[in-house]
Amino acid sequence: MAKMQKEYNLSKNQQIVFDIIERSSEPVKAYSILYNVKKKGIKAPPQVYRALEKLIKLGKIHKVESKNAFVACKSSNCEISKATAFSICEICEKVTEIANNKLSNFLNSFEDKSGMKYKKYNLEFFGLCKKCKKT
Amino acid sequence: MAKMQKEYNLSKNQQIVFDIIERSSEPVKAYSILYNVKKKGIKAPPQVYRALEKLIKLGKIHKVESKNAFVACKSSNCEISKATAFSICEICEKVTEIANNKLSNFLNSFEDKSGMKYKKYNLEFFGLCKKCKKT
DNA sequence: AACAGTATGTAATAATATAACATTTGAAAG
DNA sequence: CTTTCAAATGTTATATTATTACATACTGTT
Ligand SMILES: [Zn+2]
Ligand SMILES: [Zn+2]
Ligand SMILES: [Zn+2]
Ligand SMILES: [Zn+2]
Repeated sequence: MAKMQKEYNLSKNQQIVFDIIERSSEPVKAYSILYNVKKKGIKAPPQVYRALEKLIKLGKIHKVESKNAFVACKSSNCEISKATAFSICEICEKVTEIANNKLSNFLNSFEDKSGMKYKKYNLEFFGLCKKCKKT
Repeated sequence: MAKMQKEYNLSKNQQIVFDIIERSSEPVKAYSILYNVKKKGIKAPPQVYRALEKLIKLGKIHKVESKNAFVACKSSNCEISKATAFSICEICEKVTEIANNKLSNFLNSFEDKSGMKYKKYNLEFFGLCKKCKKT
């Protein structure tokens, strides 16, 4: 019920785009989304990019900057914090959102030398996932 | 002397591209570089992108992913670690590389739940710089 | 000289993203 | 119910970022 409520305010295009991303097991690229929603009547890049922009604002998806691709948020408190962290495998390219309090607490309270604090961050970790480490 | 040595092995195009980036007070975009080196005989995107790729590998520059732009490395140990952190002002867009041992130690030793460790990361912090906070 | 590895030059094209403008929709207020 | 305003949509064109592919040249080493 809580879940349904969250999605009530998604518009038609936003919902279509979100569904694609949420169902994917890997980050989805904008033009891959576009290709996949042609049958649903979305024909042009701006329609996709506008939906993406709104979904990011709502915290329902994130952009993985190093890949120019989009993933659904799994942790559900990113909406407020705008703070994201990802684990990216350098071989199989698997991307996982990291939800780790120690990490987020550390980064949210981080102050640089000048005393500057940050309300928002994006962190991308690169390494080898379990599977790829074995081989 | 140490500094000169480091730059000995840059090729002609690599040095030209590096100079542009190093002299800039802000992140430089690939096509801005291209425009600025036309007079020096570099005419086509691949020449710039190849130089950028090599300079990144050497740790002499970094890509600021959220901006698709490039900055010269200030901290000189990134070559080994491939670990970068930036502070980005959301108003004036000023970008600064963060060199902070507490931060880098924390991230270099970070382990996620699965026990996965990472040899490489990119972190981008967003906030307001001193100047912009005042106004 | 022969070789291997790195770098360069060049043309074409792919992939990612935005600008600009007209139109429609949907909820809220009167 | 209709006026109104913000959000969302549709559409065309274009801007920006990045790579492929292939030919050539330079570098240091055997
Ligand atoms: Zn999230
Ligand atoms: Zn993997
Ligand atoms: Zn650096
Ligand atoms: Zn600023």
